[in-house]
Amino acid sequence: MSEELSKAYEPGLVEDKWYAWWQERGLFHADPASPKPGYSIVIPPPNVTGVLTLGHVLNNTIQDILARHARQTGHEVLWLPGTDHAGIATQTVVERRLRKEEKKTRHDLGREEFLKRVWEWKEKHGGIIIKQLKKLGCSCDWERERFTMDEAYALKVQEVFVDLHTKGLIYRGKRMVNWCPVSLTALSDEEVIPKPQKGYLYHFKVEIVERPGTFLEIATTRPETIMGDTAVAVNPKDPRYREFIGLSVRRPLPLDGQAILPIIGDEAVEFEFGTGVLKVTPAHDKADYEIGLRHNLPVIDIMNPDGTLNDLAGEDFAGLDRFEARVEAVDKLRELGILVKEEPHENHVGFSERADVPVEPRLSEQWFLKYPKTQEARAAVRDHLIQFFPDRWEKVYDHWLENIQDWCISRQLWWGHRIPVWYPANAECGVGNAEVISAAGGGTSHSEFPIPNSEFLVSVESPGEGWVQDPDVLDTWFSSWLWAHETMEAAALKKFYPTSALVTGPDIIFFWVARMIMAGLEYTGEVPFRSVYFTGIIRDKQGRKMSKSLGNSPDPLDLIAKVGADGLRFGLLRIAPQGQDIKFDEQQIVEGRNFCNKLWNACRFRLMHGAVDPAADPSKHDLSIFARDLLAKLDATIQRVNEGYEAFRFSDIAQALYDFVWGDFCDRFIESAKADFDSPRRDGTLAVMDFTIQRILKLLHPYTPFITEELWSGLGFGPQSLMESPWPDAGNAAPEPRAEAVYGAVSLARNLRATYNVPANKRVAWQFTPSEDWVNREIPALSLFLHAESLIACDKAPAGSAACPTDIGILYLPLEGLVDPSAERSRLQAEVGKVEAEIEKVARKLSSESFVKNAPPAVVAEHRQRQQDWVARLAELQSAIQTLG
RNA sequence: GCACGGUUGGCGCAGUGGUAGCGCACCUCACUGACACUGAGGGGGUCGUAGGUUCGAACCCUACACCGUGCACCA
Repeated sequence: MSEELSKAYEPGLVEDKWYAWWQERGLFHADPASPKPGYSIVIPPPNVTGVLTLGHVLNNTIQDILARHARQTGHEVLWLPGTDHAGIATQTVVERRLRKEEKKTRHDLGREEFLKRVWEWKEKHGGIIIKQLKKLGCSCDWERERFTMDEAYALKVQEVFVDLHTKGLIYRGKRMVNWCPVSLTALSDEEVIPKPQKGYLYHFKVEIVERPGTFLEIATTRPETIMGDTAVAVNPKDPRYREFIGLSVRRPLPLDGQAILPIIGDEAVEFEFGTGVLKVTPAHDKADYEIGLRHNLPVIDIMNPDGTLNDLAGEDFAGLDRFEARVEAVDKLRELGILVKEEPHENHVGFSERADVPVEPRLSEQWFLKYPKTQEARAAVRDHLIQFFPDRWEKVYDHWLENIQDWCISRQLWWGHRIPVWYPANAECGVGNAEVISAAGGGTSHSEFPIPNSEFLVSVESPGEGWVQDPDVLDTWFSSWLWAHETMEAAALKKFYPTSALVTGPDIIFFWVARMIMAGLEYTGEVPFRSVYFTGIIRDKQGRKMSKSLGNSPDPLDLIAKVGADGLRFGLLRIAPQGQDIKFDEQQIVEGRNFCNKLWNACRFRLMHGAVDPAADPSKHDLSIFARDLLAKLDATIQRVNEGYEAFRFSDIAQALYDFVWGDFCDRFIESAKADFDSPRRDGTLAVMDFTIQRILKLLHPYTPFITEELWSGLGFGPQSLMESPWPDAGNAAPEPRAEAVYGAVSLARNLRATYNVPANKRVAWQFTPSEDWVNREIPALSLFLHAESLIACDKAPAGSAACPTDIGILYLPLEGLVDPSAERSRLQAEVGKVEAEIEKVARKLSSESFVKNAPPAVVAEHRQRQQDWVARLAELQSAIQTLG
């Protein structure tokens, strides 16, 4: 950098340079052999083919801040980066492309060829988000970048499957699962998002076979499943219906296959809902399936995996989509004359998180996990072995674990960790569950070959000839729940595990955080992290979530191009209070840039007054009141910042630094310093400036690493990187109330100027009656602050001037010819009004007997003081009015 | 339905019992020896509603309203 800094900070010119330099010097690398205490973070692995969002920016900036702060406070830091394979998302993207470009499905290619294509896609696009994180300045240890499909990691995933199976925690079972008819795979409960849907409650009647002329009225939201009904249920305690239990009704649909259904009694039926009569469809409803089990009902599966109806639904319905079939079914009921009414009705329907379509409850053969260490995991958080920030998430976490259900871990996908289970190649592929009547004729599983219900072997290695592997893969989260420990080799584990902090969004508290805790406890015997910081969600100005379809999510790289990575980081962090959602507005990012520019120019100003002394020591100088005040504020700021890190209050830290740099350092200290350059104070003032700038750069570095490194080097604090510089200690410099008094007086005087509309560029010959001796020494600074033509001491009020009483004396603004006394009088009178109101307020309190009696003495004394001050102020104002004549 | 969070000037927020604050926006003035990505000044709020506790409430308690989130098999 040249002697002269450019007039404005230009981030584009310096960011890449410093990032490369940090990497060359190996500053991001974590050494397990280091004697320093360890500090570690594992990145929440983004989707390998994803692109950076503002959410990632927030999340990763916080991690970078923690990592850089930890390095400066003397830790050996590991920030371990990587990506995950995002099974469904990635496979869907590649399939869509295949369909578009080659008009083929994955089945056309076959498994092996298809997976080759996915890997190609990953190689081509997989690096994007990593490059973006680098642009943002993330100080990850890139030598340790991991991917959930890395060979070693994948092996671990399979070994864990085998292990949990051996322990009896993983089992295969035919159960009702959440089926996504678009992705054609089972999902876990967590991947189902209930959404309120406006629909209808359809009422239709069925005749009781044994009592012609007597009808039962049934209410349903899903008439398209009537063809799968195998019973009608009422509550045995319901006096309206209990007499019918044991009789039967005729199922109206399909027309070509009307069946006689039993009327059964089951306590699960609510009296109040609908008509109190429930149609029971065991194949297509979780609750109905349970009823079916209790009453040994047949299960008729009328749907294909893609959500269309099959032959069992009858010829009128076969081939129709489930929602078309609903319309058709209602028409049929109407034609039969048994549709009673359609009642508008809102209910919650589970949607597939990925495909955003209603999931279909579906009976299918899947692999399930009984979670390990659930009670230990609850205890770890309850007893604060793991600390949540904000702590309110503890309750959410605990509630989930308390009601935890087994986890469906198999997915009917190709992209992912294949289930390490083997079947004899010649095994008979039975239906598996004899009472299921299924049109497909095969198993109710899904993939290109039905899962045999024969013996199987669980093993990572193939048992050899004659065995075929289970076609399905594991849920992506079944691999990422090992992320905290399986990404590290033994030496790293020893040094860096358990990790120090996890930074993530509350939306994956169940998906990932809770499961990682269980996996950590199961496989390392320890919690995987000490602290979990949950960020807020970034929303747009109207409070909506950022989403691609809404087009309301700005590209972080565009923002970086506009304001620099530092501007983006600082701007975003300043408005991100702990765990609260953030309403994003680009203006706030611009403020981040402005702040960087302010800092830049303050340093530029310093350089204009000669070389910086990196070893500057303020204690060797006789300092001005302003310099002493600044040092006290610096100590207080360091204190505030340290407290912020303790409590993970990142916006507080940003705000503290913003206030100090802009307000205390630039607006006040630098302005006062301008009076010192031609005085004996010069050396002391420069020393304080150098001392303070050095600390500002250190304190700001975690938030704005690029500009601070550039200035650190440019001002001559190097040659070592700022990253390696130790964190500053907070001293306990005493505050300097005299500086505060001067600033207060300046503010009052400027106010007075403005009141008289004295233009900002007009220099004024002020007069002044200082109240104390020391004030005389500060006349040059005061004069500068006031932009005065002159500032001359006087004993009494000069004629024709406006008086401005302050804590350091009375300032007089000459008004000759400028203003008529009546304007000044009315101004003062207005001021008197305000002061009298304050006096009245205090007096009212003090005259209250109960206040004086009950309030703590210190509070009462403080009120008395306040009253005195206001009364004195009133006297000054009144005397000013008199002087005016 | 249950739980959690939010409700403070136009906007975004801080403020957990003792004189309502900050940033932006707005209005006025100014290119004074770093910075117009700037400086100076100003106006603007009965702290969601209704009760209660207290000498004193934005803050504590109780309801309610609205917004957001999570959980919940009422078809």
